[in-house]
Amino acid sequence: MGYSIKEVAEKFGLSIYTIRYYDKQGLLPFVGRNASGYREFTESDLRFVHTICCLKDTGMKISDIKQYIDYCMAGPATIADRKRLLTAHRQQVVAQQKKLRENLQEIDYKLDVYNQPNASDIITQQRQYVSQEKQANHLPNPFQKSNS
Amino acid sequence: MGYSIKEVAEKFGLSIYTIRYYDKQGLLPFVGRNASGYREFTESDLRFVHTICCLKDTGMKISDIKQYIDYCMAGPATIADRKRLLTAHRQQVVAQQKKLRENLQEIDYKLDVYNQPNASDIITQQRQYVSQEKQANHLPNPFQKSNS
DNA sequence: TTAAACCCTAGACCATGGTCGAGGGCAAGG
DNA sequence: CCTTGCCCTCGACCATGGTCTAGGGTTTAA
Repeated sequence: MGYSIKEVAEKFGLSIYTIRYYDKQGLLPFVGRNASGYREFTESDLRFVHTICCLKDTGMKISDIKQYIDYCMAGPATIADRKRLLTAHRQQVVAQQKKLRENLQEIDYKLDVYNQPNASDIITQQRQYVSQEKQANHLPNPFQKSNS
Repeated sequence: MGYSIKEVAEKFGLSIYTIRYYDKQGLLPFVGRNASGYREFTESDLRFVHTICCLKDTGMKISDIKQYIDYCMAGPATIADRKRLLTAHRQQVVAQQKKLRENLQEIDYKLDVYNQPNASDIITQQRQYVSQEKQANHLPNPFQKSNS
């Protein structure tokens, strides 16, 4: 008969603290309590929690998740609002993906350099270039820092 | 001759505060100062800042970025260390991408439902199912909350 | 009937990543 | 000279998202 907070925590890789925190923030208005005052999650509740994790993991703020949940609790009249909210968030996620792709390329580029057989030479050359640039601007050479 | 903190902030979409904060955290040991004690960024420094942003935007912790920068400052002897660090981070990024893809699918699924012509009916049915499940578990119905 | 293993709340505490204000110096134009 | 707009440091402050403790109740099995 329903899931305990501990079971839900394990299922979703959250801490019990986090679940209680989410509840305190109003993310779990749907969760009922049993006769002892313990939270009891139904299967439907798990689906809700899943959605919450999905939004959280894509970087949605707690307050925005709460907004979404509130819309859900309010019934079908809020479908347009949910659509707006999720569509906006979707765009955030897509933008995030794009940025991640770009940044991954940069990282891969760096790794390529490090994986060159003559990586050490390349790096040494770069350092020489930087040093020269610093010197040309009358700035201290940041390498081989002296403790003075 | 060189870029001021303000110019760098604008170029990278950071606040001046953030740049000073990064410096304080040891992320910018390469940045020199001019005769007045002002930070002066060279082109090479900008490339470094770019890398820092790239790592930050992919979720690397400040302390890990500092580790990477420290390796870079230490010279070619640390290439293996940098490779280890970036490779580990690369895996994080790829994992992040995977999770993002999966979560985006969930979001799209929800949006699909909301975009159905009979979305309202679907939602209403789901609510009825949830209500029934709550009732079966002797839990309060979370919908239409009364203020008592 | 007691110990172990759960559950609860309230509120303190914490880590991260900034953000800002106070107090003060530098540089350029009017 | 003096105002304006930069720059500096130091340290306080803040928002977010937890994490944990204290104090206390419940359930179950020995």
